[in-house]
Parts: sequence; structure tokens; C-alpha cells
Amino acid sequence: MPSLSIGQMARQAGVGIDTIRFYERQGLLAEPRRRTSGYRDYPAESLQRLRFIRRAKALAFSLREIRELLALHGSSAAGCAEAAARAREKIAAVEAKIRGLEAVRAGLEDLAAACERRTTSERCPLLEALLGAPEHQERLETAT
Amino acid sequence: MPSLSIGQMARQAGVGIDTIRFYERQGLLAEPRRRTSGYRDYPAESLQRLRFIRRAKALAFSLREIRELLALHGSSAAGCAEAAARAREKIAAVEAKIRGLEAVRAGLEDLAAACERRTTSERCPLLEALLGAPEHQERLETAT
DNA sequence: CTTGACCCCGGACCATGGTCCTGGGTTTAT
DNA sequence: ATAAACCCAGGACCATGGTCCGGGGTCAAG
Repeated sequence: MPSLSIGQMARQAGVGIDTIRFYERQGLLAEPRRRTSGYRDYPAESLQRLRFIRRAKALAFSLREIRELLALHGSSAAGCAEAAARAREKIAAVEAKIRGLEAVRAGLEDLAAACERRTTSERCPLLEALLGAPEHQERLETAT
Repeated sequence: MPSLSIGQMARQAGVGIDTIRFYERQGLLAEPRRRTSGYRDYPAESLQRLRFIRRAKALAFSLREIRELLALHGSSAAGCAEAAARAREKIAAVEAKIRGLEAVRAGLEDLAAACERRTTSERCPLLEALLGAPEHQERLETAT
């Protein structure tokens, strides 16, 4: 089992050294054993764990959630069902976020279109809507 | 034109008093005139502006962007085209974010489904994928 | 005329996810 | 043996968007 310095960990996981120490402080990575010099000395396992963190982050898990996911990893048996449940929750949260953004997109689309359609004399529909002119209010209702 | 105290502004816009002062510090709301007591004294206009800020925030504009949008509001003529352009940019950004989240959703969906399908002896696919087992890697590729 | 609600300012603090800096000691390659 | 590259700890700092606190002054009702 080859051991790794913090710098090797960092390079192999594509993160900064400071990030690794940050994760350690946050309880995402266990404190590794030290060489006599005080240098951190990581087992290959830790690299897996670090990559786990990065991948989970790519899947929009927060560090807090990743910490929970990692805790699950110990209890393998029931762990999988638990992990799947977390994933399902996360899916629901992501879907809610998507729906919110779609409402935003529709609201903006509507306003941009109105702006592009307007006659020269008319006031700017986007700005009017934001300012609260009643005749443009309904464009925002859907997005809020 | 009735004037408003900061508390009335806050109540009528549904924000906290501190938030209004924060917006003032951030240059989103002009410094209002003061009563002899030093109390802020807002024209009704300011309430419109405050609501503008809130609505724009609901449309996923950052405070920085809202500041720019408000600056546009002075120059009405070219302002509308500018505002529409900003809205278009914002739409593109929002769409990109939606696409990213959809990839995330697909990745999680795939993993959760694999977890729910697994036989008792098999290891947890979600955890395996995050830990980097090669046979599960492809599930994550799409999401990253 | 007092009490409670309101307001002032300046600065501290929150969460999130890091990044950078300083002033040292260590390792490694030449 | 010496220079480059690496590592240490601790703390400051970044952006975002606020929120809270303390020690005051002010305003309105009873």
C-alpha cells in the first residue's frame, strides 16, 4: 500500500493542497498519520475518498451531505438503501430547482419578447414590470 | 407624495430593515433624505425601486446585475434594448444551469435505480461509483 | 411623562467553499 | 552541500446576501 503526500493526493484528485486541508478541517477526510517530520502520509484509500468527495460535489451534493454519505459508507449493509434514499431526496431537490429556473426562464423570455416587440414610444416593458406598473405585473407572477 | 419610514418600506416590500440599509450600502438604493432626527424618509418612488430589486432577485439576477439594470432605467430610450439584451443573456445563463442540473438528475437517477435493483450480495452501486470502481464510472461521466 | 415601539450607526457575525499568506522546517536532486 | 520544491500551522481573506447586536436617540399613545 503506497502512501501519498498531500501534494500527490492533490495532483491525483485535481484539487489544491489547501482544499485537502480544508476538507480535513471539515471532517470529510480523516486526519492521516504523520511522518516524523510532521508531513501528512495518506494511504491509497484516502485518495479514493477524496475522489468520492469531488464526484459527489459534481453531483451537486453539499459538503454537509457528502459527510453524511461518507458516514453511510461504513455501514455497508443497510448503507446502500440509505444511500439510494439520499439520492432520491437529492433528485427531488434538483428537480425543484430545475422547475424554479424554468419559471424564471419563462418570465424572462416573456419580458424580453415584449421588449423586442414594443413600439418606440412605449416604455420599456421589462423595466416597467420590474418597477411594478400594473399592466405588466402578470408577467412576473409566474416567475416569482 | 407620502413619505415612508424605513420600517414602512420594509413591511411593504416584505424585507427586513437591515436589508434596506444593506442595499443602500451596496448602491442599490439611493441614500434618502433625512428628517431632523436623522431618520430616513423615503419617497414612494423608493418603494417601487425596492420592489424592483426584489422582483429582479426572484428572476435570479444578482445584486450586481440589478445595480446595472437600475442604471439602465435612467436612460429610457436605449435602455429598453439594453435591458432586453441583459434579459437574453440571463436566459442563456439560466438555460445552461438547467442543462447542468438535468445532467445531475440523470446521473443520480441512474445510480438510485441501480441501487434499488441490486441483489443483496452486490455492493452498493452509488457508493461504488463515487468511490471510483471502474464498472460504475460511466454513470458519473455524464453528470460531471 | 412615561413606556414601548421605532430608528440611528458601526461593526460583528452567519453559511458556503474554499484560496492565499507568512514564516518557518524538510526532502530531493544535482 | 545547496537550491528547488515541498510541507507545516494558523489565520486572514474572497464573494454572496444578508442578519444581529449594542448603546444610544426619537416618536406616539395613554
